[in-house]
Amino acid sequence: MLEKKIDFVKVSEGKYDFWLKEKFFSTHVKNKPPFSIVLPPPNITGKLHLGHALDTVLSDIIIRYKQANGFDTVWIPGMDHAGIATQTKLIDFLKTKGINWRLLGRKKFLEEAWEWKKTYADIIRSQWKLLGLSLDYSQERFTLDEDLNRCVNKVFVNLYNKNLIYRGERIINWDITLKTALSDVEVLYKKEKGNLYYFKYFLDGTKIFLPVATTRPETIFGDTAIVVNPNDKRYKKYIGQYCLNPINNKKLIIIGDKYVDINFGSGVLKCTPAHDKNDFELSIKNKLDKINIMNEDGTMNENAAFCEGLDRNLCRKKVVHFLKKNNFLLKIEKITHQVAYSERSDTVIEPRLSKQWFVKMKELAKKVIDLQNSDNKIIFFPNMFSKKLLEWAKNVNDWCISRQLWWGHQIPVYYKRNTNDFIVCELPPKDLENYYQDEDVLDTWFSSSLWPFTSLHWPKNDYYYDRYFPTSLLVTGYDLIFFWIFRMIVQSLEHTKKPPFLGCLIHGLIRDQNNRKMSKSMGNGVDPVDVINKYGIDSLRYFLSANSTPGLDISFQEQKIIAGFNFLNKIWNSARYVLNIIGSDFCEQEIIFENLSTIDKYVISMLQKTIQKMTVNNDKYRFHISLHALYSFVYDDFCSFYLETSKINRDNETTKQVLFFILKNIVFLIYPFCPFIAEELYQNMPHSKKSIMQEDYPKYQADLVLKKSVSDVLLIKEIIKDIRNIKTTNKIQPNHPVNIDIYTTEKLFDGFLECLSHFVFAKNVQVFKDKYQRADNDKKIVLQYAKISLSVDLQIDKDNVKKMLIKNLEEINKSIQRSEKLLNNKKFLEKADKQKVIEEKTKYSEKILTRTKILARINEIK
RNA sequence: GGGCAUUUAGUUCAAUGGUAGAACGCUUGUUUAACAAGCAAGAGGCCAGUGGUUCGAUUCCACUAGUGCCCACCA
Repeated sequence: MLEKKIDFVKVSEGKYDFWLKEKFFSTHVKNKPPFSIVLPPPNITGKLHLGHALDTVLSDIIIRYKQANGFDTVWIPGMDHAGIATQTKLIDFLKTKGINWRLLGRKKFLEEAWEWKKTYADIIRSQWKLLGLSLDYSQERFTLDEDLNRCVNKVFVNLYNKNLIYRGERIINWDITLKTALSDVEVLYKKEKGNLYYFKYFLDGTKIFLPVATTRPETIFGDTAIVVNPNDKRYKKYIGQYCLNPINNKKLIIIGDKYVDINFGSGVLKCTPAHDKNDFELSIKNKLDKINIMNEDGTMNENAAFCEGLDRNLCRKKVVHFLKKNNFLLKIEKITHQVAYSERSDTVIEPRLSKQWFVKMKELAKKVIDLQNSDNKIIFFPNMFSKKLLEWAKNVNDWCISRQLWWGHQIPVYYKRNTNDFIVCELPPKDLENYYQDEDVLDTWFSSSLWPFTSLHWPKNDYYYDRYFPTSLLVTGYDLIFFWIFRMIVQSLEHTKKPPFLGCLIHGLIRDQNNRKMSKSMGNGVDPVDVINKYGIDSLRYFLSANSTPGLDISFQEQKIIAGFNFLNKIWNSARYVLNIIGSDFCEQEIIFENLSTIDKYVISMLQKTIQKMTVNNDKYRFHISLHALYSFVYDDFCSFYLETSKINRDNETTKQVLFFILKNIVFLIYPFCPFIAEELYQNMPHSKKSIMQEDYPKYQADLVLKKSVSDVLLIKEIIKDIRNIKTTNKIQPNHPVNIDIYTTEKLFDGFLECLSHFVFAKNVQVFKDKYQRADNDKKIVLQYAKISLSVDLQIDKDNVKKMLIKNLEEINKSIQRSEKLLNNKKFLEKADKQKVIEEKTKYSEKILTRTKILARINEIK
């Protein structure tokens, strides 16, 4: 016997271990079509948050749904070493223990990192379990595993040999805290108020000066030229002459370049090639010197003269102070500008000239564009993200992949000692004593970008790779399109000649109830574990699937979780009732549709429509629609109506069969979304398989749908509602018995009268074949429908009856007006769908009939 | 500057080329033999604005306005 209320702790207990023990997640059947997903590997930096819960739960629903639909599914789990993120966290962690990571040394540090990985991997696995994910653990991978390292090296060598990887001295984004280069996507821009300083740069040997504007005065030591627009009337005459750098009197050539915006600032640009990307480009074009003035940690180096050793911010102050004192400062303008910050350390990025490894992206991106413009394109759900991807691919820059970190894939490049020679190879050279390996590691996204094929055993062309690659679907958030999705497609096309996945389901972010992004710094994050402890995993899963629209953000609201729990509790209790009614000796029999009563047919019809709607939308990953259909079926058709009518004759064997049939289908339909409750109910009801995981998903059966039964039953639902309404508005007890006379020439469906008496406590129901005659008492209510009239003996005040009738009349008049407008429109009759026209005409005549009856009734009442 | 999305009930969100739905909240009633985290009834929306396509537009298209996001970035 089931509990009155779901005890989700009890329900969830042991299920996951049972599924694991039965190997349901890791058994693969060759004779079924394959369906594969690789899990976006979570970072080993902490616990999983709601965002992870969202995309893993969506994936799990899909995997379970596909498996129940006859696919051989596989879902590959794994985790990401998350180079920079993990290293940052580990450094902080070591610091709390009083350990300086640099002093610890690379080897010891990496040992600590692997320990860290072990700890967090266990936490993550326990959360996967909590979420109920049907992952094939036999295939679990870690992005820094040895075999994956070999893949990374192979890819690196491939790209290098194709001349798609190069080493070069470029301006990169330098993180002074972590002392590493970053790629462009790891930089965040924040709008900030700042100063725009105007300095005087005097022309050599004159008292004429050019006003030069800068937001970063400290870079003045690195100036190697002054640039003006060659079309700028104010300054073009000075091109070719020299200015003096006010800080050190160094001669700076004045050059002309159209890059300079005449209207911005003063129209004069100081060129600092080693500390600005655009200035660097200018310096290449114009063969200018590049002076590096800063150390790796953001302090000034020997080129900064009297500022040597100062932090960049202090240097800025000192430079401004110096120039002001010596009368070189023209003015300071307050401006709002975008300042680049490191995504990881949240310190201001320093553009810095540095020798790094890069991937040439233009050529690779072209293949992505070609793919998405072909018939074999990856299908995005929703489709608009395909456009976003293309936009990105068209504007992509070279990808800086080297990081000055320890935790990651060390770059497979070996330099010959005491020379400039190096070799690029998958395995270390044999005479290693003559070589040393590049100290740097690769951007963590480099190995992530290989994930779909390396996790499926590439480059081994084995069974797994052959069968499951390309993967069927990728499920992830839109925030990862550029970091990850794009790069995966690039790498996959290059190395496997195939796309990494055939479809891509994109979801949004989970926001808090005030629609703010959830973030640690704001402290508004919600821990999925808390939600699970409070409402159970299935309530969370229901929330995540029923409230998310592909591609759009979700606002997290506890009341929605509660609503989900209530829905599941509803199913639970209906099951409790059904199981109680059918009894322990119940034996399932095949239902013969033709022999059923109208109401039985109705509920089965509605079930079929629900199955149809759910199947269509599940296939498009539109779970919110699919679950909405199930929700209204469960509440409106099953619980409120059928289950109630079934109480009329509980002992009827056919009713029991239908009740069970419906319940069973509801449990199967909800299973992919809420597997724990579904399994619990399955185990508690008559069943033939070991687990619900072995059952098939319900299939739509057109032969179980009857059109007429629907409209008949809808009528009685309407009648019930009206009578209840009258009772409520007239303050009559709901269970107050009423006498009802029915006037109709139509044949009432079987069960009609029983329904009426059950739902509205009708007594002495009499049916008259003749047309309705004036009731002998004006206080009786008469309800008018097109083919049926009801005289309901409720002894209500005459005025109230009249009021009610007038309200009805107004409603029907409105509706008639609409129909007349439509039917008087010749063009509508000509051009509209013929079925639609017939429908409209039928409705119209029914409405007219009803109106006539209501009018007559109003006239009767004096 | 370029691009994308979004605007629907008090709130959070759906759906839809043919009289707009849910949840929560609100009002009223109800302990009617599964469920009071229940049941029943009800109030509440000219679907942002203006045009266009259409027999018909909340839905498709264009423009405008508000909101949000992404990319680029000016020294």
